[in-house]
Amino acid sequence: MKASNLLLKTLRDIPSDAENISHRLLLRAGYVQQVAAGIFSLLPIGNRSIFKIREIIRDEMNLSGCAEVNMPVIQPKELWEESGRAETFFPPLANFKDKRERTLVIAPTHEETATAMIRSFVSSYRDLPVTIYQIQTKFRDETRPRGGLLRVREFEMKDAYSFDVDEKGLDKSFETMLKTYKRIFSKCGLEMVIVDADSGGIGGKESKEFVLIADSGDDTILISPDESYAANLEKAEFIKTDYSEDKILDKEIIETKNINTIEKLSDFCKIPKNKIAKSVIYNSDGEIIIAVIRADYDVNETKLRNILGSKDLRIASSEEVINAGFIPGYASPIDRTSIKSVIDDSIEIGSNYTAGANKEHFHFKNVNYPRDFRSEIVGDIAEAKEGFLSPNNSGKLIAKKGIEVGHIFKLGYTYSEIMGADFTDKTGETRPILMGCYGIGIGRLLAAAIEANHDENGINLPASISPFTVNLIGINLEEKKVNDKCEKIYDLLSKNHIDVLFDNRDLPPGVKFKDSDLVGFPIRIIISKKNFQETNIEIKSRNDSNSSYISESKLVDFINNLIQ
RNA sequence: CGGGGCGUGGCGCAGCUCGGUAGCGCGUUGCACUGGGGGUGCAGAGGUCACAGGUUCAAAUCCUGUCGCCCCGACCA
Repeated sequence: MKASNLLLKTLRDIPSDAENISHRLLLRAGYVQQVAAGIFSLLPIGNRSIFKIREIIRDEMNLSGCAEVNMPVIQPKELWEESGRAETFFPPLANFKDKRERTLVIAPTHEETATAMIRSFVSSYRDLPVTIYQIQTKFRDETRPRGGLLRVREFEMKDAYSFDVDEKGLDKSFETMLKTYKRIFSKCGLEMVIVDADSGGIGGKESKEFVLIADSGDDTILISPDESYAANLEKAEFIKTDYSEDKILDKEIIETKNINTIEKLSDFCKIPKNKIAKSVIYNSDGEIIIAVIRADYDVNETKLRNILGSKDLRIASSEEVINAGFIPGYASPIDRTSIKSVIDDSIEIGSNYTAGANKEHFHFKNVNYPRDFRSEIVGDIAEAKEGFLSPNNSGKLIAKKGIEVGHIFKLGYTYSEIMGADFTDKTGETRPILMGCYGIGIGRLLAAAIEANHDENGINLPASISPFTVNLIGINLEEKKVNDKCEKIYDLLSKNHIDVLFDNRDLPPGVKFKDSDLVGFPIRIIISKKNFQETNIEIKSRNDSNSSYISESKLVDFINNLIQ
């Protein structure tokens, strides 16, 4: 390919409010153009990178025995009504009406479509297992797109769906995808951390995220010092410190005038926070519930949501708190048996707590569980933080920011049951199919790769996903001899299937060098009057400040050697 | 959805307080020079100042509203 045909145009200046490094570089290097908030065009250069990423993914998915399909972006709303997600999906499904007034949705993901496909074509255990995948555009009307390609509204995703007869089969499919993803990311030159994740609104149980550690990421993960444990914030567990005392004291009421926060209470009573039982009141699908946790910890709302099985969980408004009979600042589950409560298990490994007396200006001292209050639900609802003990006992957790590029889930029966995707097993019985789903954000992968691979001169992608492998720079192409030699090398490399860009633009050498580093070509070949007498070809890699000189006959091998 | 900011030639910005000739850098066009890290000179082209309404003799500038975009937060299969 020749640069003159490529719309290759880099920018010196980009808007000062584009903060994110990958966003800035994607714009500057001419990879993308923004069309609207969270909606981008890929320019020729960027499109080539994306193409290479797709091909790596395809190769690896196919190698793992997955079948590529293509499901529609535009779908009837009825499909989503079947699964119940027409109303519950967040952000709400983008939709429009066709000329017959039928509502069509723009798909944000394809669990329903995939399930419906399999439902029609799988009837026997003999048809299973099967994993289908596609690389397809999705649309999610994010409330706030951000960070260039990191969080967009229209995006391309590789999504795969596995279908199995039993748990063992699902485990195997999941494991296959785990390995496939490792190979994909490694081929893209990315070092990913695999973390335990919450499976969230999509349903299902086990789930893992592939996260690239980067400060610009919006995912928080917690890692043990030996890196054997890693989980994202929603999921992360930790070993809770035991503060229980042998001697259980009698409960007594104390006056705490205007002491209505944990901080004030801790100061006023001169007790550490781990001696306070904190009560947080939530609205869970319309029901007021009270969550009780030791005050040295905070409630993890994802864990609370999961333990309650609630769809919509939020902190109760002060009005709701009062209507439920609580006094803000003095609430507790004591003597409030009509209100559902959830107790964090930290409460069990402590004793003689101070807690609200449900009476203004009063608290109870020496409150103990289960003597003074009870709950049917006791479990882990605490949020892990940096410095807390890793659950595998290998020291203190470390918090890091990261970009979630891939996510794999065991869905279980969530979609197959509700949508009637069944098969007949060996004994002739009808059973629902076990599903898994597996996603990789394509554009986000590119952005993440740039976050991880850049320097002060620009993008420095690995050859596997760089727009071109070789940038052939001719200096002063008006010199016929220089131009002829460029054409000759260009032919040589092209014929040998080396992905070469011939920068044939009539520009000063400085501009071409700057562009070469900015766009991030891994290898540069320079032809000029200066090195013309030299029989060997001048070649320089992006990461090396010095050039090498290689004979034409060895050039192809040399390059292939460099990029593998 | 809450908070903050911005909208002025293709791109990046100044001008707005204090109303009166629309400016700078980059890019771009032509010519010449130059040719190993965003080169030099000369000469050009290019803007209903986001949109709508209002105030005024006069609005990029003041007022009201709308739209768009960015950043922080909430949210994020």
